Amino acid sequence: MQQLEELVTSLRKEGFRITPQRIAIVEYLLKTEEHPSADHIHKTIQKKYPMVSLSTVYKTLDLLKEKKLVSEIEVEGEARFDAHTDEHINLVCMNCGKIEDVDENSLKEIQNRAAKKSKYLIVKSSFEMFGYCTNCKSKFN
Amino acid sequence: MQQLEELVTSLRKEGFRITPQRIAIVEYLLKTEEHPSADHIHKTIQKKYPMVSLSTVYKTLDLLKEKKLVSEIEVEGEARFDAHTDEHINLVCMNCGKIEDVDENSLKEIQNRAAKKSKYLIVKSSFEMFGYCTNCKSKFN
DNA sequence: CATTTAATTAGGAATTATTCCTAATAAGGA
DNA sequence: TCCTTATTAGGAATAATTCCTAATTAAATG
Ligand SMILES: [Mn+2]
Ligand SMILES: [Mn+2]
Ligand SMILES: [Zn+2]
Ligand SMILES: [Zn+2]
Repeated sequence: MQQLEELVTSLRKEGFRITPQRIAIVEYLLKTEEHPSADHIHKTIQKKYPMVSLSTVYKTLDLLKEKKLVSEIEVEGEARFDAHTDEHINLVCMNCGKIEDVDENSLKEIQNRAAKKSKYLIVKSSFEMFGYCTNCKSKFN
Repeated sequence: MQQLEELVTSLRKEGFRITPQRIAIVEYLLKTEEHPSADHIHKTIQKKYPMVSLSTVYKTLDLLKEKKLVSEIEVEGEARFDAHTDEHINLVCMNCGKIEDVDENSLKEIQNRAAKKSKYLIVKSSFEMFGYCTNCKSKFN
């Protein structure tokens, strides 16, 4: 996800209104690496902007997904959002829920092979690995 | 997932009871390739065994997951179940929901690299690609 | 700056997949 | 056949997400 300024400009150019709610959400997503849930985004930005509703968070996330500015992954029945939209692997800690990124440049190739083999038209992909992070793994062996 | 007979034997040996409900669910999962949801499993086996409740389907699926006889993937807020438990890629059609398997032997390597790079202890992984199947893709281009 | 209007928001209700609860049932051992 | 206890049915509870609508407000216009 790009810088806030360019992003605001490009949204405005497309006819979208720039509201404090949208700025707060985008600003937060730009700087965090924690792959927050909608609820977590809501709670976090409420500290600074108390007048943001959860349904606005959801609607803004829909917009950002459509503009391909964030990607969504589903973890244990909950959507988590990621401003890192390049193809990468998300490592999910099954204990604390922490998510870490790992870039992997062979994903594109695999995607091409799968498309060729299956004849599907592939649009996006989602690769998650589940396990225990460095903090948690000592408790599980 | 193995054959029904061995599976029943091994479950019984572990002290689990063999009920008609469990047999119906396992039998169905063994022969289908459609990655059904809990609800779909329920509706399907009800035709043959009308006295199976949805909560039993859920509980049986929990058991089978724990025994690693089925794996679970989440697609659009719904869990889908797969008796193919080797590492593979699931191709999900975003129009009709069909899911197809693609085996990919480089996944193990990638998993090892990710584990090494991140120091996570990796337990399982889930690789989905989303797009349009051969039936649906003509409608989307 | 004041006015206009259509996009956006807040907040609660509705929806839906899943989990939880508990009395009734039945698998399997004796 | 009887007994014990795991399992089931079925409905209630839960929780994430979507839907609905009146009120608000961004930003275009003059
Ligand atoms: Mn990520
Ligand atoms: Mn599969
Ligand atoms: Zn952790
Ligand atoms: Zn399709």
